[in-house]
Amino acid sequence: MPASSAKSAERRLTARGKERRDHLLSYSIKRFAENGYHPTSVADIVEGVGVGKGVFYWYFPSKEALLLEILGDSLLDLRRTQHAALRDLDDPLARLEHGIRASITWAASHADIMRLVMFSWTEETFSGSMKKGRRINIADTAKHVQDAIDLGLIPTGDPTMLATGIRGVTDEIGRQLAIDGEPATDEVLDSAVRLCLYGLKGS
Amino acid sequence: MPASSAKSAERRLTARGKERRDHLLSYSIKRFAENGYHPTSVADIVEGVGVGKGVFYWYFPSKEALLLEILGDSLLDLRRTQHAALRDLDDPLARLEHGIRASITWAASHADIMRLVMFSWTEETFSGSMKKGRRINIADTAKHVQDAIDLGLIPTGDPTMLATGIRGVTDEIGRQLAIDGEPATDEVLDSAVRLCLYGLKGS
DNA sequence: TGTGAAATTGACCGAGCGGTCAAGTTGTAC
DNA sequence: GTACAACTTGACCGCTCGGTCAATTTCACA
Repeated sequence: MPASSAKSAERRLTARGKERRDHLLSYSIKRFAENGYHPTSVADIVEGVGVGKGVFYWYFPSKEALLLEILGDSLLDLRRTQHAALRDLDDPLARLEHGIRASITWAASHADIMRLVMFSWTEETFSGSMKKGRRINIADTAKHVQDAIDLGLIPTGDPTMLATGIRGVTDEIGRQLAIDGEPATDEVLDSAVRLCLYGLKGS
Repeated sequence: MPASSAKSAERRLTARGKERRDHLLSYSIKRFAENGYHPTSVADIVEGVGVGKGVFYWYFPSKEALLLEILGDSLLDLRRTQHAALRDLDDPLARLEHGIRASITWAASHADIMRLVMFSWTEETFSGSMKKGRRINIADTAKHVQDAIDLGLIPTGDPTMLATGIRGVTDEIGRQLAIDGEPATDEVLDSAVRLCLYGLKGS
Protein backbone atom coordinates (compact mmCIF):
# COMPACT_ATOMS: atom_id res chain seq x y z
CA MET A 1 0.00 0.00 0.00
CA PRO A 2 1.17 3.57 -0.62
CA ALA A 3 2.57 5.54 2.30
CA SER A 4 -0.52 7.73 2.59
CA SER A 5 -3.29 5.38 1.45
CA ALA A 6 -7.02 5.80 1.88
CA LYS A 7 -7.03 3.38 4.83
CA SER A 8 -7.02 5.99 7.54
CA ALA A 9 -10.42 7.44 8.41
CA GLU A 10 -9.03 10.78 9.52
CA ARG A 11 -7.36 11.72 6.27
CA ARG A 12 -7.03 15.43 5.75
CA LEU A 13 -8.91 16.34 2.61
CA THR A 14 -8.84 19.73 0.98
CA ALA A 15 -12.09 21.22 -0.31
CA ARG A 16 -11.14 20.02 -3.77
CA GLY A 17 -10.40 16.57 -2.33
CA LYS A 18 -13.82 16.31 -0.65
CA GLU A 19 -15.51 17.28 -3.88
CA ARG A 20 -13.58 14.70 -5.86
CA ARG A 21 -14.43 12.03 -3.30
CA ASP A 22 -18.14 12.88 -3.35
CA HIS A 23 -18.11 12.85 -7.12
CA LEU A 24 -16.54 9.38 -7.18
CA LEU A 25 -19.04 8.18 -4.58
CA SER A 26 -22.16 9.42 -6.34
CA TYR A 27 -20.98 8.27 -9.75
CA SER A 28 -20.15 4.82 -8.39
CA ILE A 29 -23.61 4.47 -6.87
CA LYS A 30 -25.18 5.35 -10.19
CA ARG A 31 -23.05 2.94 -12.19
CA PHE A 32 -23.31 0.09 -9.68
CA ALA A 33 -27.08 0.46 -9.75
CA GLU A 34 -27.28 0.64 -13.52
CA ASN A 35 -24.79 -2.06 -14.44
CA GLY A 36 -24.38 -4.13 -11.33
CA TYR A 37 -21.47 -4.13 -8.91
CA HIS A 38 -19.25 -6.73 -10.55
CA PRO A 39 -19.79 -5.67 -14.16
CA THR A 40 -18.82 -2.10 -13.24
CA SER A 41 -15.02 -1.88 -13.16
CA VAL A 42 -12.92 0.67 -11.38
CA ALA A 43 -11.71 1.65 -14.84
CA ASP A 44 -15.34 2.43 -15.82
CA ILE A 45 -15.74 4.63 -12.77
CA VAL A 46 -12.61 6.71 -13.19
CA GLU A 47 -13.25 7.06 -16.89
CA GLY A 48 -16.78 8.32 -16.18
CA VAL A 49 -15.48 10.84 -13.66
CA GLY A 50 -12.65 11.79 -15.98
CA VAL A 51 -9.65 11.09 -13.76
CA GLY A 52 -6.78 8.64 -13.64
CA LYS A 53 -7.10 5.28 -11.96
CA GLY A 54 -4.84 6.20 -9.08
CA VAL A 55 -7.33 8.82 -7.92
CA PHE A 56 -9.81 6.09 -7.00
CA TYR A 57 -7.27 4.39 -4.77
CA TRP A 58 -6.26 7.69 -3.26
CA TYR A 59 -9.75 8.13 -1.84
CA PHE A 60 -10.86 4.54 -1.30
CA PRO A 61 -8.85 1.52 -0.16
CA SER A 62 -10.68 -0.82 -2.52
CA LYS A 63 -13.79 -1.27 -4.62
CA GLU A 64 -15.22 -3.50 -1.89
CA ALA A 65 -14.66 -0.88 0.83
CA LEU A 66 -16.41 1.67 -1.36
CA LEU A 67 -19.60 -0.38 -1.52
CA LEU A 68 -19.47 -1.09 2.21
CA GLU A 69 -19.21 2.64 2.83
CA ILE A 70 -22.18 3.32 0.55
CA LEU A 71 -24.26 0.74 2.42
CA GLY A 72 -23.31 2.03 5.85
CA ASP A 73 -24.01 5.64 4.91
CA SER A 74 -27.39 4.68 3.48
CA LEU A 75 -28.49 2.83 6.59
CA LEU A 76 -27.60 5.87 8.65
CA ASP A 77 -29.49 8.19 6.33
CA LEU A 78 -32.61 6.02 6.37
CA ARG A 79 -32.62 5.84 10.16
CA ARG A 80 -32.16 9.59 10.44
CA THR A 81 -35.07 10.13 8.06
CA GLN A 82 -37.29 7.76 9.99
CA HIS A 83 -36.37 9.33 13.29
CA ALA A 84 -37.09 12.82 11.99
CA ALA A 85 -40.51 11.63 10.80
CA LEU A 86 -41.74 10.43 14.17
CA ARG A 87 -39.75 12.16 16.89
CA ASP A 88 -42.63 14.50 17.78
CA LEU A 89 -45.30 11.80 18.04
CA ASP A 90 -46.41 10.08 21.23
CA ASP A 91 -49.00 7.59 19.99
CA PRO A 92 -47.22 4.31 19.06
CA LEU A 93 -49.57 3.68 16.16
CA ALA A 94 -48.97 7.17 14.82
CA ARG A 95 -45.22 6.55 15.14
CA LEU A 96 -45.62 3.29 13.22
CA GLU A 97 -47.64 5.03 10.53
CA HIS A 98 -45.14 7.80 10.01
CA GLY A 99 -42.28 5.31 10.09
CA ILE A 100 -43.97 3.30 7.35
CA ARG A 101 -44.55 6.37 5.23
CA ALA A 102 -40.98 7.56 5.70
CA SER A 103 -39.51 4.15 4.82
CA ILE A 104 -41.44 3.81 1.59
CA THR A 105 -40.81 7.39 0.58
CA TRP A 106 -37.11 7.02 1.25
CA ALA A 107 -36.89 3.81 -0.74
CA ALA A 108 -38.79 5.28 -3.68
CA SER A 109 -36.49 8.27 -3.79
CA HIS A 110 -33.30 6.22 -3.43
CA ALA A 111 -33.84 3.71 -6.21
CA ASP A 112 -30.11 3.34 -6.85
CA ILE A 113 -29.42 2.42 -3.27
CA MET A 114 -32.28 -0.09 -3.24
CA ARG A 115 -30.66 -1.94 -6.11
CA LEU A 116 -27.35 -2.08 -4.31
CA VAL A 117 -29.10 -3.31 -1.19
CA MET A 118 -30.74 -6.14 -3.12
CA PHE A 119 -27.39 -7.15 -4.55
CA SER A 120 -25.63 -6.93 -1.24
CA TRP A 121 -27.91 -9.54 0.30
CA THR A 122 -26.54 -12.07 -2.16
CA GLU A 123 -22.86 -12.01 -1.30
CA GLU A 124 -21.26 -12.94 1.97
CA THR A 125 -18.91 -9.97 1.76
CA PHE A 126 -21.80 -7.54 2.03
CA SER A 127 -24.69 -9.48 3.53
CA GLY A 128 -23.35 -9.00 7.05
CA SER A 129 -23.92 -5.30 6.66
CA MET A 130 -27.46 -5.98 5.42
CA LYS A 131 -28.32 -8.32 8.29
CA LYS A 132 -27.19 -5.72 10.76
CA GLY A 133 -29.36 -3.12 9.06
CA ARG A 134 -32.40 -5.36 9.09
CA ARG A 135 -31.92 -6.28 12.74
CA ILE A 136 -31.74 -2.61 13.69
CA ASN A 137 -34.72 -1.69 11.54
CA ILE A 138 -36.93 -4.46 12.89
CA ALA A 139 -35.91 -3.70 16.46
CA ASP A 140 -36.84 -0.03 15.95
CA THR A 141 -40.26 -1.05 14.67
CA ALA A 142 -40.81 -3.79 17.23
CA LYS A 143 -40.35 -1.24 20.01
CA HIS A 144 -43.36 0.71 18.79
CA VAL A 145 -45.37 -2.46 18.34
CA GLN A 146 -44.57 -3.46 21.92
CA ASP A 147 -45.66 -0.01 23.11
CA ALA A 148 -48.95 -0.39 21.24
CA ILE A 149 -49.50 -3.79 22.85
CA ASP A 150 -48.71 -2.41 26.29
CA LEU A 151 -51.24 0.37 25.82
CA GLY A 152 -53.86 -2.13 24.65
CA LEU A 153 -54.07 -0.52 21.22
CA ILE A 154 -53.55 -3.86 19.44
CA PRO A 155 -53.87 -7.48 20.56
CA THR A 156 -50.96 -9.31 22.12
CA GLY A 157 -48.50 -10.94 19.72
CA ASP A 158 -44.81 -11.41 19.02
CA PRO A 159 -43.59 -7.85 18.32
CA THR A 160 -40.59 -9.02 16.32
CA MET A 161 -42.72 -11.23 14.10
CA LEU A 162 -45.18 -8.40 13.51
CA ALA A 163 -42.39 -5.91 12.88
CA THR A 164 -40.96 -8.32 10.31
CA GLY A 165 -44.28 -8.39 8.52
CA ILE A 166 -44.44 -4.61 8.48
CA ARG A 167 -40.92 -4.42 7.14
CA GLY A 168 -42.04 -6.85 4.46
CA VAL A 169 -44.81 -4.55 3.32
CA THR A 170 -42.67 -1.40 3.32
CA ASP A 171 -39.68 -3.13 1.75
CA GLU A 172 -41.57 -4.74 -1.07
CA ILE A 173 -43.59 -1.67 -1.93
CA GLY A 174 -40.52 0.52 -1.69
CA ARG A 175 -38.58 -1.92 -3.84
CA GLN A 176 -41.30 -2.03 -6.45
CA LEU A 177 -41.50 1.76 -6.65
CA ALA A 178 -37.72 1.97 -6.86
CA ILE A 179 -37.43 -0.63 -9.60
CA ASP A 180 -40.22 0.91 -11.63
CA GLY A 181 -38.87 4.41 -11.01
CA GLU A 182 -42.19 5.66 -9.67
CA PRO A 183 -42.64 8.12 -6.80
CA ALA A 184 -44.44 7.22 -3.56
CA THR A 185 -47.93 8.63 -4.11
CA ASP A 186 -50.35 9.28 -1.25
CA GLU A 187 -52.53 6.49 -2.54
CA VAL A 188 -49.73 3.96 -2.28
CA LEU A 189 -48.68 5.20 1.14
CA ASP A 190 -52.25 5.11 2.44
CA SER A 191 -52.74 1.55 1.22
CA ALA A 192 -49.54 0.40 2.84
CA VAL A 193 -50.43 2.05 6.13
CA ARG A 194 -53.93 0.57 6.13
CA LEU A 195 -52.63 -2.90 5.29
CA CYS A 196 -50.11 -2.79 8.12
CA LEU A 197 -52.23 -1.17 10.80
CA TYR A 198 -55.37 -3.18 10.18
CA GLY A 199 -53.20 -6.26 10.04
CA LEU A 200 -51.80 -5.42 13.45
CA LYS A 201 -55.21 -4.73 14.95
CA GLY A 202 -56.50 -8.07 13.69
CA SER A 203 -53.56 -10.15 14.80
CA MET B 1 -19.85 -22.53 -31.80
CA PRO B 2 -19.34 -26.27 -32.00
CA ALA B 3 -21.38 -28.22 -34.53
CA SER B 4 -23.61 -29.76 -31.89
CA SER B 5 -23.66 -27.08 -29.20
CA ALA B 6 -26.07 -26.69 -26.32
CA LYS B 7 -28.06 -24.05 -28.21
CA SER B 8 -30.77 -26.34 -29.46
CA ALA B 9 -33.51 -27.08 -26.97
CA GLU B 10 -34.27 -30.50 -28.38
CA ARG B 11 -30.86 -32.01 -27.92
CA ARG B 12 -30.91 -35.77 -27.56
CA LEU B 13 -29.45 -36.61 -24.19
CA THR B 14 -28.71 -40.12 -23.00
CA ALA B 15 -29.60 -41.12 -19.46
CA ARG B 16 -26.01 -40.43 -18.48
CA GLY B 17 -26.22 -37.05 -20.21
CA LYS B 18 -29.36 -36.03 -18.32
CA GLU B 19 -27.76 -37.03 -15.06
CA ARG B 20 -24.64 -35.01 -15.80
CA ARG B 21 -26.74 -32.00 -16.76
CA ASP B 22 -28.80 -32.22 -13.57
CA HIS B 23 -25.65 -32.55 -11.53
CA LEU B 24 -24.17 -29.43 -13.10
CA LEU B 25 -27.45 -27.57 -12.55
CA SER B 26 -27.84 -28.43 -8.88
CA TYR B 27 -24.19 -27.86 -8.10
CA SER B 28 -24.28 -24.47 -9.85
CA ILE B 29 -27.31 -23.40 -7.83
CA LYS B 30 -25.55 -24.33 -4.64
CA ARG B 31 -22.34 -22.53 -5.50
CA PHE B 32 -24.05 -19.44 -6.91
CA ALA B 33 -26.07 -19.16 -3.71
CA GLU B 34 -23.07 -19.68 -1.46
CA ASN B 35 -20.52 -17.54 -3.27
CA GLY B 36 -22.53 -15.27 -5.51
CA TYR B 37 -22.97 -15.53 -9.26
CA HIS B 38 -19.98 -13.52 -10.42
CA PRO B 39 -17.47 -14.82 -7.90
CA THR B 40 -18.33 -18.39 -8.88
CA SER B 41 -16.43 -19.22 -12.06
CA VAL B 42 -17.25 -21.91 -14.59
CA ALA B 43 -13.90 -23.40 -13.59
CA ASP B 44 -15.15 -23.66 -9.99
CA ILE B 45 -18.28 -25.45 -11.12
CA VAL B 46 -16.62 -28.05 -13.32
CA GLU B 47 -13.96 -28.65 -10.71
CA GLY B 48 -16.64 -29.24 -8.07
CA VAL B 49 -18.49 -31.67 -10.30
CA GLY B 50 -15.20 -33.30 -11.28
CA VAL B 51 -15.33 -32.91 -15.06
CA GLY B 52 -13.49 -30.98 -17.74
CA LYS B 53 -14.47 -27.46 -18.69
CA GLY B 54 -15.84 -28.48 -22.06
CA VAL B 55 -18.57 -30.52 -20.39
CA PHE B 56 -20.17 -27.33 -19.08
CA TYR B 57 -20.40 -25.89 -22.57
CA TRP B 58 -21.69 -29.17 -23.95
CA TYR B 59 -24.79 -28.85 -21.78
CA PHE B 60 -25.20 -25.06 -21.47
CA PRO B 61 -24.56 -22.35 -24.06
CA SER B 62 -23.16 -19.95 -21.44
CA LYS B 63 -22.97 -19.20 -17.74
CA GLU B 64 -25.62 -16.53 -18.24
CA ALA B 65 -28.03 -18.93 -19.96
CA LEU B 66 -27.59 -21.35 -17.09
CA LEU B 67 -28.79 -18.80 -14.53
CA LEU B 68 -31.69 -17.77 -16.74
CA GLU B 69 -32.71 -21.42 -16.98
CA ILE B 70 -32.52 -21.80 -13.19
CA LEU B 71 -34.72 -18.73 -12.73
CA GLY B 72 -37.30 -19.83 -15.28
CA ASP B 73 -37.51 -23.34 -13.87
CA SER B 74 -37.95 -21.96 -10.37
CA LEU B 75 -40.79 -19.65 -11.32
CA LEU B 76 -42.57 -22.59 -12.93
CA ASP B 77 -42.04 -24.76 -9.86
CA LEU B 78 -43.35 -22.09 -7.50
CA ARG B 79 -46.47 -21.53 -9.58
CA ARG B 80 -47.11 -25.27 -9.78
CA THR B 81 -46.77 -25.53 -6.01
CA GLN B 82 -49.15 -22.62 -5.44
CA HIS B 83 -51.67 -24.00 -7.87
CA ALA B 84 -51.59 -27.41 -6.25
CA ALA B 85 -52.21 -25.80 -2.86
CA LEU B 86 -55.45 -24.08 -3.82
CA ARG B 87 -56.94 -25.86 -6.81
CA ASP B 88 -59.64 -27.57 -4.71
CA LEU B 89 -60.78 -24.44 -2.89
CA ASP B 90 -63.71 -22.23 -3.89
CA ASP B 91 -63.62 -19.46 -1.29
CA PRO B 92 -61.33 -16.66 -2.55
CA LEU B 93 -60.06 -15.90 0.94
CA ALA B 94 -59.24 -19.57 1.49
CA ARG B 95 -57.41 -19.57 -1.83
CA LEU B 96 -55.45 -16.51 -0.74
CA GLU B 97 -54.63 -18.10 2.58
CA HIS B 98 -53.34 -21.30 1.05
CA GLY B 99 -51.44 -19.37 -1.59
CA ILE B 100 -49.72 -17.35 1.13
CA ARG B 101 -48.81 -20.47 3.06
CA ALA B 102 -47.53 -22.20 -0.04
CA SER B 103 -45.40 -19.21 -1.09
CA ILE B 104 -43.69 -18.86 2.25
CA THR B 105 -43.15 -22.58 2.63
CA TRP B 106 -41.67 -22.80 -0.86
CA ALA B 107 -39.33 -19.87 -0.22
CA ALA B 108 -38.17 -21.27 3.10
CA SER B 109 -37.38 -24.62 1.52
CA HIS B 110 -35.62 -23.13 -1.49
CA ALA B 111 -33.16 -20.85 0.24
CA ASP B 112 -30.58 -21.19 -2.53
CA ILE B 113 -33.03 -20.05 -5.17
CA MET B 114 -34.12 -17.11 -3.04
CA ARG B 115 -30.55 -15.83 -2.96
CA LEU B 116 -30.28 -16.10 -6.72
CA VAL B 117 -33.57 -14.27 -7.09
CA MET B 118 -32.34 -11.41 -4.93
CA PHE B 119 -29.20 -11.14 -7.01
CA SER B 120 -31.07 -11.34 -10.28
CA TRP B 121 -33.09 -8.24 -9.48
CA THR B 122 -29.87 -6.24 -9.48
CA GLU B 123 -28.64 -6.86 -13.01
CA GLU B 124 -30.34 -5.88 -16.23
CA THR B 125 -29.46 -9.22 -17.78
CA PHE B 126 -31.64 -11.07 -15.30
CA SER B 127 -34.08 -8.53 -13.91
CA GLY B 128 -36.35 -8.89 -16.93
CA SER B 129 -36.99 -12.46 -15.91
CA MET B 130 -37.72 -11.30 -12.36
CA LYS B 131 -40.14 -8.58 -13.43
CA LYS B 132 -42.04 -11.09 -15.49
CA GLY B 133 -42.25 -13.44 -12.52
CA ARG B 134 -43.49 -10.72 -10.21
CA ARG B 135 -46.08 -9.55 -12.69
CA ILE B 136 -47.43 -13.07 -13.03
CA ASN B 137 -47.40 -13.69 -9.31
CA ILE B 138 -49.19 -10.45 -8.47
CA ALA B 139 -51.75 -11.03 -11.22
CA ASP B 140 -52.45 -14.51 -9.83
CA THR B 141 -53.04 -13.05 -6.38
CA ALA B 142 -54.99 -10.02 -7.60
CA LYS B 143 -57.47 -12.33 -9.26
CA HIS B 144 -58.42 -13.84 -5.92
CA VAL B 145 -58.55 -10.41 -4.30
CA GLN B 146 -60.92 -9.23 -7.05
CA ASP B 147 -63.09 -12.32 -6.47
CA ALA B 148 -63.22 -11.54 -2.76
CA ILE B 149 -64.24 -7.96 -3.50
CA ASP B 150 -66.92 -9.12 -5.93
CA LEU B 151 -68.35 -11.45 -3.31
CA GLY B 152 -68.35 -8.66 -0.73
CA LEU B 153 -65.91 -10.52 1.50
CA ILE B 154 -63.57 -7.52 1.72
CA PRO B 155 -64.04 -3.80 1.05
CA THR B 156 -63.44 -2.36 -2.40
CA GLY B 157 -59.85 -1.45 -3.26
CA ASP B 158 -57.25 -1.69 -5.98
CA PRO B 159 -56.63 -5.45 -6.27
CA THR B 160 -53.16 -5.02 -7.76
CA MET B 161 -52.08 -2.71 -4.97
CA LEU B 162 -53.40 -5.10 -2.35
CA ALA B 163 -51.83 -8.09 -4.07
CA THR B 164 -48.53 -6.22 -4.07
CA GLY B 165 -48.78 -5.75 -0.32
CA ILE B 166 -49.49 -9.42 0.16
CA ARG B 167 -46.55 -10.35 -1.98
CA GLY B 168 -44.50 -8.04 0.21
CA VAL B 169 -45.42 -9.91 3.34
CA THR B 170 -44.85 -13.36 1.86
CA ASP B 171 -41.66 -12.35 0.09
CA GLU B 172 -40.04 -10.71 3.06
CA ILE B 173 -40.95 -13.46 5.49
CA GLY B 174 -39.90 -16.10 3.00
CA ARG B 175 -36.66 -14.25 2.35
CA GLN B 176 -35.91 -13.93 6.04
CA LEU B 177 -36.52 -17.62 6.66
CA ALA B 178 -34.38 -18.51 3.66
CA ILE B 179 -31.49 -16.27 4.70
CA ASP B 180 -31.57 -17.51 8.27
CA GLY B 181 -31.99 -21.12 7.14
CA GLU B 182 -35.08 -21.62 9.25
CA PRO B 183 -38.13 -23.69 8.26
CA ALA B 184 -41.61 -22.19 7.89
CA THR B 185 -43.26 -23.02 11.21
CA ASP B 186 -47.02 -22.97 11.71
CA GLU B 187 -46.63 -19.96 13.98
CA VAL B 188 -44.91 -17.94 11.27
CA LEU B 189 -47.40 -19.02 8.63
CA ASP B 190 -50.35 -18.18 10.87
CA SER B 191 -48.98 -14.72 11.63
CA ALA B 192 -48.41 -13.99 7.96
CA VAL B 193 -51.92 -15.14 7.04
CA ARG B 194 -53.49 -13.08 9.82
CA LEU B 195 -51.50 -9.99 8.87
CA CYS B 196 -52.54 -10.27 5.22
CA LEU B 197 -56.18 -11.22 5.67
CA TYR B 198 -56.97 -8.76 8.43
CA GLY B 199 -55.15 -6.15 6.42
CA LEU B 200 -57.38 -6.88 3.44
CA LYS B 201 -60.54 -6.80 5.50
CA GLY B 202 -59.58 -3.44 6.95
CA SER B 203 -58.57 -1.81 3.72
C1' DT C 1 -18.19 -56.03 -34.34
C1' DG C 2 -18.44 -51.72 -36.75
C1' DT C 3 -20.09 -47.07 -36.98
C1' DG C 4 -21.59 -42.62 -35.89
C1' DA C 5 -23.42 -39.72 -32.39
C1' DA C 6 -22.83 -38.42 -27.63
C1' DA C 7 -19.81 -37.17 -24.34
C1' DT C 8 -15.33 -35.66 -22.51
C1' DT C 9 -10.77 -33.64 -22.06
C1' DG C 10 -7.74 -29.75 -20.78
C1' DA C 11 -4.47 -26.74 -23.03
C1' DC C 12 -5.21 -22.56 -24.86
C1' DC C 13 -6.95 -17.69 -26.02
C1' DG C 14 -7.86 -12.71 -25.85
C1' DA C 15 -9.78 -9.69 -22.82
C1' DG C 16 -10.42 -7.43 -18.79
C1' DC C 17 -10.00 -7.34 -13.94
C1' DG C 18 -8.46 -5.03 -9.26
C1' DG C 19 -4.73 -2.96 -7.73
C1' DT C 20 0.30 -0.65 -7.72
C1' DC C 21 3.63 2.83 -8.13
C1' DA C 22 7.36 5.97 -9.70
C1' DA C 23 6.98 10.22 -11.38
C1' DG C 24 5.02 14.65 -11.75
C1' DT C 25 1.79 18.69 -10.57
C1' DT C 26 -0.86 21.61 -7.51
C1' DG C 27 -1.99 23.94 -3.34
C1' DT C 28 -0.73 26.00 0.93
C1' DA C 29 1.61 27.51 5.05
C1' DC C 30 5.56 29.89 6.70
C1' DG D 1 10.80 31.25 -2.29
C1' DT D 2 10.88 26.99 -0.36
C1' DA D 3 9.31 22.88 1.52
C1' DC D 4 6.08 19.51 2.23
C1' DA D 5 1.63 17.38 1.91
C1' DA D 6 -2.21 16.70 -1.08
C1' DC D 7 -3.30 15.19 -5.25
C1' DT D 8 -2.97 13.18 -10.05
C1' DT D 9 -1.31 10.38 -13.86
C1' DG D 10 -1.40 6.18 -16.74
C1' DA D 11 1.62 2.47 -17.91
C1' DC D 12 2.10 -1.64 -15.89
C1' DC D 13 1.47 -6.24 -13.24
C1' DG D 14 -0.15 -10.82 -12.17
C1' DC D 15 -4.10 -13.14 -12.48
C1' DT D 16 -8.52 -14.99 -13.59
C1' DC D 17 -12.30 -14.88 -16.41
C1' DG D 18 -15.75 -16.92 -19.96
C1' DG D 19 -15.35 -19.38 -23.78
C1' DT D 20 -13.10 -22.48 -27.78
C1' DC D 21 -11.70 -26.52 -29.97
C1' DA D 22 -9.03 -30.45 -31.96
C1' DA D 23 -8.45 -34.75 -30.32
C1' DT D 24 -10.17 -38.64 -27.92
C1' DT D 25 -13.12 -41.98 -25.42
C1' DT D 26 -17.68 -43.98 -24.46
C1' DC D 27 -21.84 -45.89 -25.74
C1' DA D 28 -26.22 -47.34 -28.22
C1' DC D 29 -27.63 -49.87 -31.70
C1' DA D 30 -27.46 -52.17 -36.25
